[in-house]
Amino acid sequence: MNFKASHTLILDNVSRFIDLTELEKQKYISLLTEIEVKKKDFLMQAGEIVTYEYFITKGCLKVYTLDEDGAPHISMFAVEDYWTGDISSFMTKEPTRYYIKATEDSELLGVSRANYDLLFQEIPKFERFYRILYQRSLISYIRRSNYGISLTAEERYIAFKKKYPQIVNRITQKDLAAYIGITPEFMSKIITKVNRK
Amino acid sequence: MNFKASHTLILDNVSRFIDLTELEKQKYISLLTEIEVKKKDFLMQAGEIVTYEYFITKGCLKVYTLDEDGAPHISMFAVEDYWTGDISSFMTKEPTRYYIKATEDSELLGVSRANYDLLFQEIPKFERFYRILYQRSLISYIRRSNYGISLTAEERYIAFKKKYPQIVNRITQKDLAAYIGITPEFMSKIITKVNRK
DNA sequence: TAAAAGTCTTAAACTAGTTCATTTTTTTTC
DNA sequence: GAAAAAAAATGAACTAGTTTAAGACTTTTA
Repeated sequence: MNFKASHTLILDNVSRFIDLTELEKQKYISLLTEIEVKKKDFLMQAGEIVTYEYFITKGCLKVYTLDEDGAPHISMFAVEDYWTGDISSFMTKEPTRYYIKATEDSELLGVSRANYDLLFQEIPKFERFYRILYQRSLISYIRRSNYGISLTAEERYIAFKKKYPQIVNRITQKDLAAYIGITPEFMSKIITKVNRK
Repeated sequence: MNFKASHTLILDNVSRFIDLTELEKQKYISLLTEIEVKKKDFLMQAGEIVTYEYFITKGCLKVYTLDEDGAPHISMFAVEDYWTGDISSFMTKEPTRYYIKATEDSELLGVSRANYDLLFQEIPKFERFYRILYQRSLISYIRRSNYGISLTAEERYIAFKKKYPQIVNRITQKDLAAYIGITPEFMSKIITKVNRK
C-alpha cells in the first residue's frame, strides 16, 4: 500500500524500534490527526491541558517556558522527524507550563491522549515502541541535565553546533541564546569569538 | 507467599505501575541478584561496560562523572526505593563515563542485561513497567535539564532541599556542591546565607 | 517600497560564582 | 581516645556572564 510522504516519515520512525504489519500500519495511521501551524502561531500555551503528542513532518518549532521576569527558556527546537509536546501535562492532565511556537510554517501529526491509550490496547507492540523511545530520550536528557552546570556557555554553544548543525542555521541567535541559557548580547560575543578562531 | 523485606520493597515499586500474579512475582524475584556495597566502594567505574541496572534497598550512593580537570559532577544521589545505573552503557554495551560510589553501606538488587531481555519475553507486562518508569524519569529530567541554565545556584539549592529533604542531611556539603554545580566554598556561603534568613 | 519592528553588535559598569590560601571543625582510623 | 585526614568556613583577588544603552543591519508588514 502507498502512504503519503508524511505518513511514510512517521512509519519509518516507528519502524526503527518495532515491526508493523500492513494492517497495523493502516490502523496506526487512522489514529493520527494532521495539523498545520503557521510561522509565529502557537501549538500550545502555558495553562492549557495538553491532549496531543506531536510528530513533526515539516518545519521547525521552539519549545519554551517563561520565567517570573518573562524571559524565555527554550528547552528544544523540534524539526522534521522529531517528537514533541509536553509529556507531563499529556500524562497527568494538569496544565502545561510550556509554550510551543512555530519558527517556520510547519506540519505535524498528532496522537490524541484517547488514541494513545487505545494504541496500547489495539497494538500492544507500541508499549515496546514507547519504552524504547522514552529510554533513548532519557539517555539524552540525562546527559544534557549536566551540561548547564558543568560546561561554560561557549562550550555549550560548540556542543550544540556539533550536535545539531542543520538546526543552527534555521534559528535566530536570540533563540539560540535562550536555549544556551545566556543573554543575546553574550551569545553575539561568543559567536564572534568562536568564528574568529 | 512471604518475601524478604528487600524483595517486598522492589515488588511494591513494580506494583505501582503493573499488577503481577504470585507466580510472576516469584519469577521476577528469581531474576534478581543481591549486591552489597560498603561505604566508599564503587558499584561502577568509568571505562567499564555496565551489565546491571540497580534498585537500592538500603543505603545511599552518588552517581558522578569526572571532567578533564578531575572535578566530579554528581548527577544523582540514589537512596532506598530508587533505580540507578547507567542506562546508556547498559543498552549500548559501550563503556560508561560514570562512577557510582556508596556514601553509606548499601544493599541493592541487580537486574543483569540478560535477565532484562529475558524479562520482556517471559513477562511482557514489563514493557509497560519500563515504559512508564522511563516516561516518569524523562519528565523529571526534562524539568531538570533547564535548572542549570535558568536558576541561580542559590535557587537550585533551595529547590533541592525542598524536593529531597531526607537526602540533604545524609550527604556532605562538598558532594552537594558537586551536584548543584558550584565550588564547596560557594556552597558554604549559600548555606550560611539561606539559613540566616 | 517605505516605515516599523525586530535582530545583531559593541562597549562600559556591574554581579554571581571561582580560585587560592588559611584556619577551624568534624570524621575517620589505628 | 589521640593523631591524621577530610570537610567546612572565611576572606581577598579574579573571571564568566549580565545589564543597560545606543547604533547598524535585516526582516516584516501595510
